[in-house]
Amino acid sequence: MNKLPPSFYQRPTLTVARELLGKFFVRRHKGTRFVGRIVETEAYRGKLDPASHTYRGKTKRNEVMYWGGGHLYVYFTYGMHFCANIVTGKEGSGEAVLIRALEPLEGIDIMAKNRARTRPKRTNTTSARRNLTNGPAKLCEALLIRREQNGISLLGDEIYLLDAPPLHAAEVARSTRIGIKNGKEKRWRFAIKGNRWVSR
DNA sequence: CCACGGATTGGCT
DNA sequence: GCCAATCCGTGGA
Repeated sequence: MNKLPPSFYQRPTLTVARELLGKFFVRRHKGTRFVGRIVETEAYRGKLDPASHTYRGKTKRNEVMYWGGGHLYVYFTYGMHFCANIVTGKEGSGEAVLIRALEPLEGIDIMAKNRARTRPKRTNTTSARRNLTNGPAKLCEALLIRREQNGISLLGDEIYLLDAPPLHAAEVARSTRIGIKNGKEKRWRFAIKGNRWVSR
């Protein structure tokens, strides 16, 4: 399997959000390789999207969203959580896709350790795996994604995505986004239908 | 099962 | 000063 190329990311954000489903998210940290299959995403579309961090233009916080497709945008919220986004589109467009949930595949025991608050006694059961990466801040905690990873290139070796066969249209569920105040009506959330690791 | 509220920092109005 | 692209524990049905 190959790393996704810049041409994958540098396309319209809704297209990328939908096509990211099923791809493999890889995070390497000190000899551990974490792998998860992307099962839920949300598109944030810049100045035409009142829910987007870039709706009101460039700031120090959101500048990575303007760097163009193929970067990682990590933001801090609620005073304690990090969330990870895949920057999309051309340089200057200010768009990104939030990774909302992963199906954990590799590095599961360490993910469980990183998610110390839950502390499941067993990590090799599906029920124990379930709360590791089924939310945007949970997956960042499990995969050790924080401020330092903001702005890194997805063409490098620290965090990257591996290609996978495209899903059939019938396997994809489309709905409104979660947890936002503005732009609620826009159906810019994508998930793999019936997948157990989707946040809800 | 569902609804609700507290946690806790930093960005921006 | 207000409040957020969230999570978790609690309490009741």
